[in-house]
Amino acid sequence: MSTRSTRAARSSSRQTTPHAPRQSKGEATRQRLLTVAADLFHAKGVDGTGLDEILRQAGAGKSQFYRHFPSKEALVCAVLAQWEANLSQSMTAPERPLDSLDALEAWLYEILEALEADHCLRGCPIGTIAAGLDDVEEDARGAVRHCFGVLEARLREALAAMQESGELRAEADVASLAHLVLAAQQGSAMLTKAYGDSQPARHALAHTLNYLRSFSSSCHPEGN
Amino acid sequence: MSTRSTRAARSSSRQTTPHAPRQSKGEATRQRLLTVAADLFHAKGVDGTGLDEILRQAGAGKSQFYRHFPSKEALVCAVLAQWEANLSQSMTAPERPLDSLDALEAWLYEILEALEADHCLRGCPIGTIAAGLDDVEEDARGAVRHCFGVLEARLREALAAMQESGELRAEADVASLAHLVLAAQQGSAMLTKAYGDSQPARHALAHTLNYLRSFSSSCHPEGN
DNA sequence: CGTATTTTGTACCGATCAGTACATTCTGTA
DNA sequence: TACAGAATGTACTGATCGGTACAAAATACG
Repeated sequence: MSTRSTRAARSSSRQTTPHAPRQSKGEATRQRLLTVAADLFHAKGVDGTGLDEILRQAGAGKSQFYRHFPSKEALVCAVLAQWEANLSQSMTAPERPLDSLDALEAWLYEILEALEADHCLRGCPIGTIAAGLDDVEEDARGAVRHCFGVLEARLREALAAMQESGELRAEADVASLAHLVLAAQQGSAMLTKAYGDSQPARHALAHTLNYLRSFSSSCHPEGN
Repeated sequence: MSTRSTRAARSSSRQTTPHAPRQSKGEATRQRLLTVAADLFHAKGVDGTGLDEILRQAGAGKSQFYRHFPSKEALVCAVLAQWEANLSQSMTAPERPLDSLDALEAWLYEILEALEADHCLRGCPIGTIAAGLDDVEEDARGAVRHCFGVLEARLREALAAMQESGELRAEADVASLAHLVLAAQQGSAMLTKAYGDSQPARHALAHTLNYLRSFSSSCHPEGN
């Protein structure tokens, strides 16, 4: 983000909750800002998106923005928190439990289809923000780390559930497998954007799932 | 990059070779600009890096820059071309052939160690540029696609060589395996930067290599 | 009603953005 | 030495950057 701030960005607490009380109207404005910003950060990156454009699309003024967020970096953190909440929720939805390799496969391909819906012009919304981090954005960096941490924990829980149910062998190291799945997902999103084509990602994900299935209880035994 | 250009950026040919003749001194300046820009783009992203900072670190003036590059986007393309040349060369070096799974493993871990040398604060230099692309940067997008295409081709050739030598089974689909390796590498780099720690990447890469080895001729037979 | 607090509109700040203009200095060659 | 072309220094443009100041309007609540 290249940090041209005067004062606010020097503070070091990741704050999602704002500094001012609010009523329903203000809360709606805050949500509009968040939604517009999430979309623009996804499409053009944090540094490629000016506050003015966010404000224009959200139909808000500068003063409204700074009432709800102390700085642009705080907005980035809030956007990350929103993505994290959405994703985490979709991974723990009781009506669609992530408790089998088939379910994990479906979840990964759903994400890929979302990228295709954007004509393969965008990558992972979280990954895009992560890639744009520079050395001095401490708050945003923490938010990104937390975001990936939560996502990874959900994956680990899902794999552990498969172990519990007997689908995966007990010797499988679910913690490191979660890292593999996360890396495969991020790499797939990156390739999809870079190539403007989801086929490479499909290949990579197919192999990843093929590998995971080699840890099935019903499969030939072999260490991780 | 948010494209605030007046004229030059509307052209549509990816040009690495410049528009002006040059002597050795000018060529040296061009190289300095390229090297500094590559480093800054890697550290702070394209949009996070101003021309003025590149010029300052390279000890050059505006006029020197625009003598060698028609626009900032052209500089991005030239930086990508340089990364591609470096990488492609390192993958085809005759004294260190990428012709076995052990060699591929060493190559992947070398890249990871380079990230560790940056204190896990940066990602893949190419991936960082790719992630920052926005919808309108056609030239840079083409350069990124070409870059990944070359990298992928080298990986495919390496895997094919392993097939030829008998290390990999003939039924293995080297094209899709190359996609897997590329995705794993990019995802690993992303996780390393996001976590500020290379351990998750090590896990992901270890699993990927473990999977590749399951295609060894000496290994239990199984389709891809 | 009246008053306090939110919410909003607008004008502004200095800094930086990519890119241009133009004059000066250097360098290779004749 | 003279001259052409290359290399460089510097000052500038208008737009946009993130952030601030402050007053007007809307809303809640007694």
